[in-house]
Parts: sequence; C-alpha cells; structure tokens
Amino acid sequence: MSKERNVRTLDEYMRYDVREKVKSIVESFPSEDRLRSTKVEKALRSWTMGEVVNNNEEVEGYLLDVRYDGRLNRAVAFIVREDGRMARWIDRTDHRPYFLTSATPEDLQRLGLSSEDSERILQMDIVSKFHSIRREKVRLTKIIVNDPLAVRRLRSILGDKGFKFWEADIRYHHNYIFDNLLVPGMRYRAGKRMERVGWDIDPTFLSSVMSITAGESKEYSDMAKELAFLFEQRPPRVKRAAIDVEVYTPEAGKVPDPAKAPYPVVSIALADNEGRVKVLALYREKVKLGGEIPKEVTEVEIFDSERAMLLELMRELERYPVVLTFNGDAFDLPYLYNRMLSLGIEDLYIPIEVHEDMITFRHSLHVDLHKFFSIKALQVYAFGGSYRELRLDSVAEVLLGVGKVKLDEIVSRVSLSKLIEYNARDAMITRDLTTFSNDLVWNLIIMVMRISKLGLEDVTRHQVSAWIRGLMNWEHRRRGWLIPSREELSAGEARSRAMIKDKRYRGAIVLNPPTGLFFNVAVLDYASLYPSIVKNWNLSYETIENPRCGERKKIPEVGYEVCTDIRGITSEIVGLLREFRVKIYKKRAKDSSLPEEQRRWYDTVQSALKVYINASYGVFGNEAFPFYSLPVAESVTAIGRTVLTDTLRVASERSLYIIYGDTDSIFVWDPKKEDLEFLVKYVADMYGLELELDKKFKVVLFGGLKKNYIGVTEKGEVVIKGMVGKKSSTPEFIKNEFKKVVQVLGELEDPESAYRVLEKIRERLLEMYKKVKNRGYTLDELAIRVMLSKDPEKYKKTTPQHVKAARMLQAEGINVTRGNIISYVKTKDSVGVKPVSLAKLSEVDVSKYVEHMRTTFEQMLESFGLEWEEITGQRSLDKILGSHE
DNA sequence: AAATTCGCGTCAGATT
DNA sequence: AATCTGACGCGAA
Repeated sequence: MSKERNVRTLDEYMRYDVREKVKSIVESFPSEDRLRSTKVEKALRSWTMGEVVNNNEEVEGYLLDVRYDGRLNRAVAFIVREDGRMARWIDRTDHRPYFLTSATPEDLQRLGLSSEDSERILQMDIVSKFHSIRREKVRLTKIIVNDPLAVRRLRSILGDKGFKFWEADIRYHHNYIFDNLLVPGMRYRAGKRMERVGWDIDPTFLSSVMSITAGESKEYSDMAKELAFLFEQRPPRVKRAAIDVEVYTPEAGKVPDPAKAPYPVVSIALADNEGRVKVLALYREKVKLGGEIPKEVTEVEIFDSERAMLLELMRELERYPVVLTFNGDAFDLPYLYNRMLSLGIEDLYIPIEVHEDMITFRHSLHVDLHKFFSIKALQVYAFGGSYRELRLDSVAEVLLGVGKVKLDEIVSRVSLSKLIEYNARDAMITRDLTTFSNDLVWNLIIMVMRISKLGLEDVTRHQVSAWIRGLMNWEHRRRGWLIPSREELSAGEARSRAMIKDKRYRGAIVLNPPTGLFFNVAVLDYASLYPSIVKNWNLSYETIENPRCGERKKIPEVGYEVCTDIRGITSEIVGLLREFRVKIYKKRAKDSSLPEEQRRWYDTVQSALKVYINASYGVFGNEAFPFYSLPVAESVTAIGRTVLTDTLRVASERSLYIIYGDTDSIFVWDPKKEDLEFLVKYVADMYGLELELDKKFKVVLFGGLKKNYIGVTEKGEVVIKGMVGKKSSTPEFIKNEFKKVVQVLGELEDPESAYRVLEKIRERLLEMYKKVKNRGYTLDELAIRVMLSKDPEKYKKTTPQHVKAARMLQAEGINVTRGNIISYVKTKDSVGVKPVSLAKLSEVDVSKYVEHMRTTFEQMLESFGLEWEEITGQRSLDKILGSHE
C-alpha cells in the first residue's frame, strides 16, 4: 500500500495561514488595551483563545477543569461539549478571590492601607462560619479582592499586624470549585451559572446506598448521597491527542535545553484516540527520505519551513480539548513555545500558557503523563508497582507490552521515514497509555477528579495528598465549616517512640517469625485496618485532644483523648469511602449479572477508592498536609498495635498457634475452624473490625527473618515476600534461578516430601554454580539494576556502587539523572564496578556473584535448617570457589 | 511538592 | 585486618 505523501512548500502553506488572518484582525483595532474587548476576544477565539462561550449562550457538557484567566480576571470553566469541542465558559456570577480574617473592617480602616492596597479590596463582608475545633459559629471578615495576587499581599500585611487569617492559601480556581460545590468530571449546563445535568441514579440503588448510612449522622448520609452520583454517572469519552516532539541534536545523548530551544524541531507526531496519526516533519536537504512508513500513520506532511510546521501544529491542536504528552511540562511544550518565540512568532499568537510549575494551552487542557505516572500512590495501588523507571518506553513496556522503535542512528541523522516512524510510535504509545483496557487510565483520572474535586490538570500533576486535601476542603465548604489554619491543629510532641531513628512516632508491630517449614497455615487479616480504625475510633483533627469535647475516651498506649459525642469529619469521610468500596463497588465489580462495561467502570471506581483509602492514614502523619495531625497518625498505629496484641492474646487462650504477624495480619499454624471463627467474632464484637481469612497456605517457609517468607497455597501457587531473590535490583540470572527453585517448592506436600524437594533444589543450584563459574551468563543477566534516588553529584556522605557506575557513564558524556536505573556489574578491578554498557564479560568478578547467590538461597535454605554448604555439598563448593581464589 | 513506619542486605568509611 | 555504624535502596504492610 503506497502512502499518500503530502509535500507542501511554505508559500502554499501560507495561503491558509490562520495566523496571518488573525494578525490582520488584531491590527484593525487601535491599541493593545482593546484586546480585552469582547469583539477582539471573539475574533481571536478560534486561534489564540479557542472557543469562548458568549455571555448569552448556554453550554452543556462535562466539566473538566477550572482555571483562573489573568487577562479576563475571571474564573473560566473548561467544558467539553457533546461534539467533542472544548468550550470555555467565563464566570458570570461575579465570583472573586477572597480570604477570611479576624480583623474587622474598622481594624482595616485604622490600619491605613496604601491607596493601592485599598483599591485591591472590592468588598468586605461579615460572614459566619462553623469552627470545627471550637465547636461554635464564628464571625469573620471576608475580604474580597480584585486579583488572586492581592490575597497574598493583604494576608501578609494583616499577618504582620498580628491579625489571624484563614483560607488564604487556597488557590483561586479551587475556591471557585469549592464555593460552587462543583464536581470536575461531572456533567453541567452552564448559562448564568453552572447547573448539574444528568445526575441520575436508580432509586433502588440509592436506597441500598442509604442503608449503609443507617445509624450515622445527617452529614454522613448527605455525603453518601452526593458521592453515589459521582460513582454512578458514566465517564465521558473525551477526544484527545498525544503529541511527541523530536528535536535536532548535534550530539547523541544530549538533550537540548528547552529554555533556549537552540536547535530546530525536526518532527512532531500527533496520535488521537480516534485512530488519527499525523506526523509533521521538516524537510532537510542532507537527510535521506528513506523508505515506507507504517500503516498506522494516517497522514504525513513535510514542511520546508520550521515556522510553518509549528504553526500548523498549533492549528491542529486547536481541535482537541485535551492534549497528552509524556514529559511535556519539562520538555516538549517549553521547547515548542521558546522555539516559536525565537523564530519570531509573537507571544500573542502562540496558544501556549507558561505557568510556574506547568505549561499548557490557552484553549485546551494538557495532561503530562510523565507527571501522572510518577504519582506514587498510583504506582503502588493502581499499577501494583509494575513499572520502576519513569521513561515512556519503560512504562509502556509494562502496561502496553510494546517497545520503542529501535534507531541505529541518532535522531538527527536517521532517514526521514525512519524518524517519522519512530516519532509516530512514541505519540501512539503516549496515547495508548490512556486508552488501553477500554480507557482504564482515563476513567481512573475522571474518577479521581470527581472524588478529589480537582480539575484534570491538577489531578494528573499532584500526589495523593493534594487529592485528599481537595476532598477535605470541598467538604468543609459544603458544611459551612471554616477550614482550620495550621496553627489551630494540634501537633505537639509525639508520645510514642519509633523503632527506627529519624522517625517521629511508633508504627506497627512485626512479630518475630520462627525458622522452619509450617504445613497448613491460615493467614487472617483485618479488612483495611487503618481506615477502619479512623472510622470506628472517630479519629479526626478536631476530635482528638480537643478541650471542648463533651464525652471522651482514651486511646490506648498513647493516652490521647478522643471525643465520642460528635462525629469527626475525617472519620466520616474515610469511613464512607471505605464502606462504598467494600460494601458496594468491590461486589458490583464482580457481579456477573451486570453488563461487562458497567462492571469495568465499577472496578475503576473501587480502585480509585482504594488509592484514597490506603493513603488516608499516611497523609495525617505528613507535616506538609494541611490537616496534618500527629495525634491522629499516632493514635491509628497505637490502636492497630493494641488490636493486634489483644487478638494474639485471645488466640493463645484458644490454643491457636500464631507463628507470625505483621501490622494487620496473623499466621495461624494448623488451626481448628471453630477457633478461627471464635477469633473473628471476638474482633468483630470487641472492635467492630472485620478479621477475614485472606489465604490458606499448604506450607510456609520461614527463615527467622521479619517481612521474609515463602508460602505455597493449596493450588500450588507460590507467594514470596521480601526475599533477596525477588528484589528488582538482584541480577536477572539469580532472579530466574530463584524463580525456578521456588517452583520446585510448589511440590511440597508434607514433611516427607521435603527431602525429595531438597534434592531437586540441590541439583539446580549445582548446575547454576557451574554456569556462573564458566561465565555462562550474559552481562545483562549479571547486571545489578539500582535506581539513583538523587542526581549523581548529590551523593556526599558515601558513594554507593550504582553512583560510581553512574559517574562513569557521565564521564562518557551520557546524561544520567535522578530516577534513572543504573545497570552495572561487579568487576575485578580496584573500583569494583562498571556500567554494563562499558563492561566486558571477562572483567566480571565471579566470586562476588557466587556470594550474591549464596545469600539469596540461604534465605530459603535457612527454613530447612540447612546451610548453603550442606545443600551444595561442602566439597564441591570448595572446588568451585577454590578455582577462583 | 512531598502518605506513613518497620525491616533486610549491601557497601563505604571510620574506628579499633 | 577485623569490626562497627550509617547511608542507601528496596520491599512489606
């Protein structure tokens, strides 16, 4: 199939250059000031602004974000319409930035503000808010100002004079969302104001939701009702394009500085979620055209002018409400922006907005997937820790199972067709990261937007604490509660001592496991223990150590007092999210009577909830979190310890033999069913917690080390925890052999079978020995892969091996930064390490690898009560080692 | 801008 | 030269 190749010269291109058209319109107005007028706005909208909804028009669609527009000095809602276009609805309610203060209007008068500062104040109102800690209504002055920056200025003036202020550090566009109780990701009709549309719910479903709130407060059931809508409304399918930019570089491995944008952009690929893949490429005389272009690439345009190419890209992007990149904040977008500036394109005509920590488009939203996939809570709870390195090809390989197109030469010298193929592939992969498994990632983002009340651009750029903060702030506003200031939250000294130095408070208990093989082991755990504790013990910043409490009870071990007369807000929020997940959506995700598509959505709902729930304890122990409360965090772990200890006590009274336990789990050796049932009932009655049977192991191997065991389930499935043989940094050949040996463990049936299994293991290990000795493994298999947690030059105290290797790479001119995984091998020279890419097999220090093998397998052999030498045979070991010493 | 603590193995570098 | 301690990375929960 021959590809239609559209080669266009600059002259031809300029005939429909929208930029020129826009320019002429702008020039017809007398002064720059007039640019703010509606007429010019309208004229510019298709190019520099995107579509703006007229004052008398209504727009309906999904709210994806809210932004403060500095030129309009108003909040702007980004609403994606049915036809797939992004509409920008400018606030018509005259909402303005503000903050709250203890200073009265008279106080302000007396202060004698400068005329400039006075002008910044539009209005002062006396407002009444509920103070959650003081448990009473308070009257405060609401200072309404003309500009978000004025909040910062006035707050510092008032602060200097000793007045208190609240809610002054909430970003304006967030205030807009919270005050209007908007839910990003949901459907709205925007006319005079934003109205909810299509928030429908099945009445029988709603009543089943309400049943989980039985016996709870009014606030609790109100929240439940609100949330149910968010989980039930199907996610919008939004048109989006991924782009990827290729830049000429004179040297391989050197990424040009986007702030300077010194070299030409040679190719840009765009891949949308409707199958369109377009590449815009620059014609260069010295570059071969090359051969065929893959079928997936639907359009190619070759330009002889870089400027025209970039402008055409901007025009193309205007059709998309959402643009995806991988690393666009740090590279692609600033490069495009600065490159266009240096090519003489005026700022006004570049529809890119540069912000402090992000960069986006004037008329559409930008999702930088590099930022999104670096959200740690997602890595762990949504993607199971599957990818380690935050590079496009690493993430894509794990999640999509595809690799990059291999280039034999650097981008600058490869043939044009090859460059197009390579470029297109990256854009497609970027797009696919949001579309795979039926839009899994996109739907997850939408769900998190709805729970957190943050827009698309915030949700995809901030860690889980920002998500939880958003939800907390929104709920405070909904209730008419004052958002407390940091000083009002009780911090104080920790009352428990951590086990590890440099930690602030004590965490969980880990029992010391025995050594040996244990047949028939039941593993029980408390269903989401920490969130349940937060709920059952009414833990919240305003219910702990609050002198205004009516009734109270003491928290064990740490002795904090918690209110029992009024429900705490965090306790209610965390409790509710947990109930939704456990009682409704986990079940519905597996309900085979529901259509497939619906089940998948419910699975996304429950996994979004999971991320929230699992992070909801940790954030309270994080000082940067606005609702940071050491007593809350400390109480959670203290209660956890007490519950576990007490469960152990009751278990031993029933003659249950507990061999191990960690935080929220207990391993019971050969239990009687009725004893387990007793224990479960005890925990439910005593603490209101659900102790559940998590797994049944045919056999568990313990080597006497905490967080370290191998379990074989009844199906012969092997569960490995903490062992060196499983760690990502362990050389591949050891991991592979370890996997094989562990498979043999699956054959363990009873104590007698252990001998047969051991014999097999011994054979495997000996074989492996010989192979290492003969250098039978490749360099890649021998590589130790460790991540640089900081830039190489930032290691001051010691120089770990992977840093040594990293510096050797730097010396070769290879760019190495924080987050890179360094592959190195151990060598016989005085340094002892070398990056894989620079090493030869003959340089490898075999004895070091033998040691590595020894520790790996000793962790396992320990449980058999055996030493390494015993299983491998002392004599043969000596022979093998001897030949290398 | 950032969820927490507990625990293991490896190595660097200092101390004896 | 042997031993101890802390930094570091990775994992469990």
